[in-house]
Amino acid sequence: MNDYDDVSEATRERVLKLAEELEYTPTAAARTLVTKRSQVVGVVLSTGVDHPDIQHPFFQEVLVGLKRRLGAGGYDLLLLATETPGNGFGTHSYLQRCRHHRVDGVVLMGVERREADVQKLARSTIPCVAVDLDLVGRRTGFVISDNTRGAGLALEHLHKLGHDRIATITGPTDTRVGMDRLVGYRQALERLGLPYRDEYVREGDFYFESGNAHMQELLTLPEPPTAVFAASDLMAAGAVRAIERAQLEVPGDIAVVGFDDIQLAAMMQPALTTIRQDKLGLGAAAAEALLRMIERDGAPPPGVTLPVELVVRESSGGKRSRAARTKPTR
Amino acid sequence: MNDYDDVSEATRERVLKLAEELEYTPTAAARTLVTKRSQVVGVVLSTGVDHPDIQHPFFQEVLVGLKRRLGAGGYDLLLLATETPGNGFGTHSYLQRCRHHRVDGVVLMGVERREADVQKLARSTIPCVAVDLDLVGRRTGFVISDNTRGAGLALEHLHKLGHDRIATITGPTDTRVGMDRLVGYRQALERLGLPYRDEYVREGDFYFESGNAHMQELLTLPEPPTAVFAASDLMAAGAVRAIERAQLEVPGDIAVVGFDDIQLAAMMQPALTTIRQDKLGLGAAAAEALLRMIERDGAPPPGVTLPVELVVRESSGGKRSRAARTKPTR
DNA sequence: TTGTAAGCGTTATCAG
DNA sequence: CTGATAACGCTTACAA
Repeated sequence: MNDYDDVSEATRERVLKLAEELEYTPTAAARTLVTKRSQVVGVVLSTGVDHPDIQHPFFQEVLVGLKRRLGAGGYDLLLLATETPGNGFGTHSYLQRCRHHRVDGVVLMGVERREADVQKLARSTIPCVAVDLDLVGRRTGFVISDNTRGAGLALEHLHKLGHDRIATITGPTDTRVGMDRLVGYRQALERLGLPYRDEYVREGDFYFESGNAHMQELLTLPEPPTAVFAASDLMAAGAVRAIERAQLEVPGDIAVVGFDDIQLAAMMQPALTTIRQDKLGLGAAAAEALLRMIERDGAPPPGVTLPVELVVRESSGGKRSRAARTKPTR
Repeated sequence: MNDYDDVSEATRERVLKLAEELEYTPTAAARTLVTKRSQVVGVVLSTGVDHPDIQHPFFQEVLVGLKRRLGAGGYDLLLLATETPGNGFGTHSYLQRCRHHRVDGVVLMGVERREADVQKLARSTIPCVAVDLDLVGRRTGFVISDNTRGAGLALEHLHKLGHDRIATITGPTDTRVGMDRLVGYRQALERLGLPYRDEYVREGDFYFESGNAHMQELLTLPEPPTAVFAASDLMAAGAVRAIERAQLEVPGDIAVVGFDDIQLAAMMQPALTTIRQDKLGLGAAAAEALLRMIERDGAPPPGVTLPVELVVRESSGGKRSRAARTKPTR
C-alpha cells in the first residue's frame, strides 16, 4: 500500500481489494511513532477572552486558505487548545505541545512576537510560518501583506478625492502590522505634501469599539478631519457609527477607508471602501511555504509579502459634498 | 508521572525534577498507540468553495466555545482537512479519517444529515455531537438552538409593533434549522391570527446574496410586506440592502428581523434586531456532552436545545412611521 | 518478489 | 515500592 515498486501487480491488487473490503485504515499513531512524521500541522492562535483571534474575521479566512492547501497536501490541522497535554504535569509551552503531537509544522497567528513561548518555537527546529507577524528563525518565516503600501493606497485615494485633513486610527503600534500601516500613513502624508498632525493619529486595537471611541474624540477636535483611514475594517465600522451618531454623514461629511476587506465591509451601509488583503492567499502561501520546509529539509523559511488592493465602495467620496445630504447617499 | 499511588515521594520528585530539566514531553503517538485514546477531538466542517462553513461567523463562534471547553478538559482539536490521509490509497470517509487519527470524539458542523459519510460516522461507535443539526445514533447526539421558538419571538415582536404583513426568507427547508424556523413562523402566524400567504415565504440559503435577491422580489409584490423575518443575519443584511436600494427605509418602510446575532448585527447601520443564538454556549454544550460520552462509556448522547433571545435594535420599528423619513432614523 | 524481525515511545502487567 | 518486559500497529531493513 505504500506504493513500493517491487511488488507484483497481482499482490498489490489482492491487498488493495482486501483493504477496501475490511475498510482498513492505517493508524496514524503507529505510523507517526516510526516515521517521526504526523502529517499534521499545528495551528497556534490565541483565544483570549476579550478578543479571541479565532473570532476575528480576518483569521477565519486565512484559516480557510490554510485548510484547503494543507488538506490538498495531505495534512490535517491541529488546533492547539489545551495547555496541559499529556498527563498534565503542569502547563506546557507551545513548543512542548507541538512536540507532544509531533506536528510536522506550525502556523502562528495573532500571537505576540515577543512572547517567550513564541520565541522558543521560532528558535526550535520545527518549521514555522507566522501570518501577519514578522517572526524569523532558522526554520521560521512569515507571510504578510504589504501593509505600508496599503496605507499609502488609502491615503492617495483620499487625497485624490480632495481631502487634506486625513486622520488615522492605527492598530497597536507594538505589532508589526499596526506599525507598518502607521508608517505607510506617515510616508504617504509626506509624499503628498500633507502636514503631519499629532492629534490626527490615534492608536486603537483593531476592534470596533476602539474605532468608535477614537472617532468620537476626533470629532471633538477644533479642526476635525474630513477623512479617516482606519487600520482595520472593524475600527472603520466603529468610526462610521460614531460619525453617524453625531448626525454627520459618510462620506458626505467625513470619508472613511478601512483595511482588510472582511465580509462586513461589503455588507455595511454605506459599503466600506477598504484595502483588501488576500486572506485566502495568505493562508495558501503560508501552507505552501510550510509544506516546502517540511518536505525539503534545506528549504529556506519564507519572507513573503503579498500585495494589497484598494477596493472603492461607498464610504469614501469627495470632500464636503453637502448636496448629497438631501438624497440618499447611494 | 502518571500519578501512580505506589511510588515513593522521593522517586516521584526525582523523576519530576529531571523531566522538567530535560523539558521532557511525552509523545502522544506512542501513548495513543497503547491507550487507544488520543486526547484529540475531530472537527468536521465542510469547506465548500462557495460558502465554506468555517467562514460563517456562526460556526466561528461555536468553535471558540468548543475550543475553550475542550482545551480545559485536556483535549486538542483536529480540523479534518485532508480527504486522503495515510499513504493515500484513495479518498477516505469521515469515519476512516477519524479512526485514522483515533480521535476520541467528533463534532460535526454544517454538514448534510443525509450524507452517507455522515451517517456512517453517526452509526459508528465513536462519540459524536452535531451542532445545529439533529443527528442521532447510538453514540451520536446534538445540540441545537430553539429555532422554532426563535421564529415565534421574532414574529410576536413584529406583530406587537403593528405589523400584519410579515414575510419570511427562510433557510434551506431540507435542513433542520431552516425547517424549524419556517415552522416557527407558520405557527406564530396562526397563533397571532395572521393569514398565511404563500408569496410571503421565500427559501434562501442563509447567505447575504440570497437575502438580497429574495427581498428584491418581495418588493415587486402587488402588496409587499411591511416586515420581514430573515432566518439568518446575513440574509437580513442582504434584505436591508435591497430595501435601501429601492429607496425605502428600514425600519420606517419595512422592518427587518434576523437570526443568529453575529457580530455584524450590532455593527450594521441600522443595527439589526435579531434572535440571538448562544453560540459560545452551543460550543461549550457540545464539548461538555462529548466529554461526558468519552469519559463515561454509558453516557447517553445529548439532545440539547438551548434557548434563544430576542435582541431589539434599530431595524425593527413601528409600521409605516413615515415621519421618521425626514430625520435620520436613529 | 515475498516473508520476517526489530524497533519507534509509551503504558500495563508482573515479578522482585 | 521498584525494575523488567510485553504489547500497541506500523515501517524499514534484511533474509529467504
